[in-house]
Amino acid sequence: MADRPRNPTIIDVARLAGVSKSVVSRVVSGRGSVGEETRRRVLRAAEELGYVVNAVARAMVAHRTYTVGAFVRDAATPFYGHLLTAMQERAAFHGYRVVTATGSGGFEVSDEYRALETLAMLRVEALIVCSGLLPSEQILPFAARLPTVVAGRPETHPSITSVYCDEDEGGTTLAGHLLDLGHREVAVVTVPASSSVTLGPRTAAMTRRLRERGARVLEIPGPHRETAGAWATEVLRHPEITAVMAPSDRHAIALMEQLRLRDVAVPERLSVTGYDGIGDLTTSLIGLTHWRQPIDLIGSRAVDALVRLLDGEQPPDHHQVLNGTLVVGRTTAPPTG
Amino acid sequence: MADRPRNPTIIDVARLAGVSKSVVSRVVSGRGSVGEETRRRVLRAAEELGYVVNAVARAMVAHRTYTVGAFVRDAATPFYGHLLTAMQERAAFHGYRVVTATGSGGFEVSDEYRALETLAMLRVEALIVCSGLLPSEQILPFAARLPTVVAGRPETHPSITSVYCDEDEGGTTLAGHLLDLGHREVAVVTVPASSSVTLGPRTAAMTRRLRERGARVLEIPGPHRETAGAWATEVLRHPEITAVMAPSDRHAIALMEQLRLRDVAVPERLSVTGYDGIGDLTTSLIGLTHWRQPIDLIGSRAVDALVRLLDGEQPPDHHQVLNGTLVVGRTTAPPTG
DNA sequence: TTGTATGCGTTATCAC
DNA sequence: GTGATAACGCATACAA
Repeated sequence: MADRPRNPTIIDVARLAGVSKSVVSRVVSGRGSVGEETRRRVLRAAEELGYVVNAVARAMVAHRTYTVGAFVRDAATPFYGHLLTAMQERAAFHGYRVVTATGSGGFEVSDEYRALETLAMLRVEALIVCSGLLPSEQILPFAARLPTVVAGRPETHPSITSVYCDEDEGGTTLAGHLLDLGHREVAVVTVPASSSVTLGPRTAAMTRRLRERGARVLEIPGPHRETAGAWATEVLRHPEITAVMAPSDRHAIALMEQLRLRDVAVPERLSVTGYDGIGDLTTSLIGLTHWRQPIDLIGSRAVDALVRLLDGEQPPDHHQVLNGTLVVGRTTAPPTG
Repeated sequence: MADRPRNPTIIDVARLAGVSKSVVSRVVSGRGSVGEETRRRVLRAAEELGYVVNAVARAMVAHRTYTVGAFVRDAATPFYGHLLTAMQERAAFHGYRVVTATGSGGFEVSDEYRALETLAMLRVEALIVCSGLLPSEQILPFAARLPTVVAGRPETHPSITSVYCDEDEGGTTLAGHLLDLGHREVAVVTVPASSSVTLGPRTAAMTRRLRERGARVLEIPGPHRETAGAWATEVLRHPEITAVMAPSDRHAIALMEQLRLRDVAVPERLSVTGYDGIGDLTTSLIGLTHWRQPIDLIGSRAVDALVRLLDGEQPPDHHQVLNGTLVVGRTTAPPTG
């Protein structure tokens, strides 16, 4: 940092106002009593100097920062962006600030771990972790020192509080929807549990339920949306398949883009399902059939749980499992032919 | 905060390692020389205690936080979400952390001002402001004390550095596209300059260019996407109109959803244009014709400019105006009939 | 009501 | 190479 004029401190203000720094401290922090006349003088002096409380110094002695750290996977992902907004809002309601750290957009676990360290260094009072990538074991050391809530992903470790939408129910319900429509040959774009604790379980649930009810399932490994072209090719190599289930709305859209390039009609030739129901992709223009997660509720419940943790209460609902909704659009229909 | 075990300090580590706290400080901060054997002992003690550097205390004496503050309007908006990610990434490259504050999602200027104060209190070393709402005058007092860059919106105030995509060029080019297609009766969903310094100017540019080249323009005031139904109704009351220009992709989508409800064919009956080209709405499934802003470039350039400011250089390119791109999709076509 | 003194955890500047 | 000690800006217990 270039040498720039030092920020004014309470001492500067005190000098200008002709009082001791204690008085200034009381005025700006609002605790303790100060004479009305004195208070006015102090405020005027502060105004004149452009004084801003130094939260760093304050935190140092108060042992409090009134700040919670949110770690989100990637703000550019609608799911996390919305979650962040929901949490921010609720935290403000409780009188806490939120500082956010994100990974570098890459897929490195080590990146994410470093981001958590950053938050710990800043001495946030609590942590909200929102990432389908970071394994529980990496979170544990932080959870041991800091009240920690995991939001938006299944997390059942006994020493971590969590709020999430049941992935099992979502995958199962969506599969049921296709089965009810009459589909018996279905492709599922699957994600290994190791690469995402959200996408993995939900696609596993889809596959499981389909098979339970007697459908044949073609599993297509598809962690990355960039390979959507290959999924489309693979599905079309199996003409008996009448529906494709994607691990997320974005995956579904990527697939549908590829199907469109190949002149495959949705839902006439192939039904397609998504998952999440967050943000712009829910537009009725596309009408994607999907499972909708109650993202705002996840965010606010997570913050509420965190605040209770901060207050020293052990929330009774240690792992909150929220209900999602099946949204039936125009990308699913009974199989034809 | 409930009383929980105090975090270990260098003093605790020093005691356990049987050295003075100075040594520990040198080891964990990596400055100054320490005997190899001693270093090992210290690291082991730190490990055992789960010691984490207290950045608050460090910042206090170092007068540095290596942290820049980003204020974004609302992380749930794809434009800001992407910008945030881009900035985060570039800042990490330069060795800075980013702490993010957002407004409460509402449309209150005072909220946004408070968020900026929060960042200032945290003693961030610099500020990146990303909001089409906050007026320059509100930013000025912060810019006077802190290196400040405004990103993603036109800002020409001489004492503020900025990086943005020319709104004028975007609006003008999009209008030109419609004119070239032969449209002469066009509706523009306008936003007053007072409510957004991005949406306002771009819709003004659209209107201006259309009229310059002899088209008739119907201006429909439409700051909020929720009123899209009214826009559609208004446009359809004027059967001579063959195209509608929206202030953003999301506005365009909202409009098209309403048009779809009314069985109005796009682009056959009405051409529609968007603006931004960020995130999920760029999907080829919709094929929206729009102006694309180079969001990643805006983010990284903004951080670069900020770093130069922090290094005490006055960047020669004080206001960087970046080029966008016209993306022609399937929602615009020559007028029929 | 107001002022004084002490400590928060760290780094930096000295001696040793 | 190592260890005391003085800041940093603020809050607070206590004395005036």
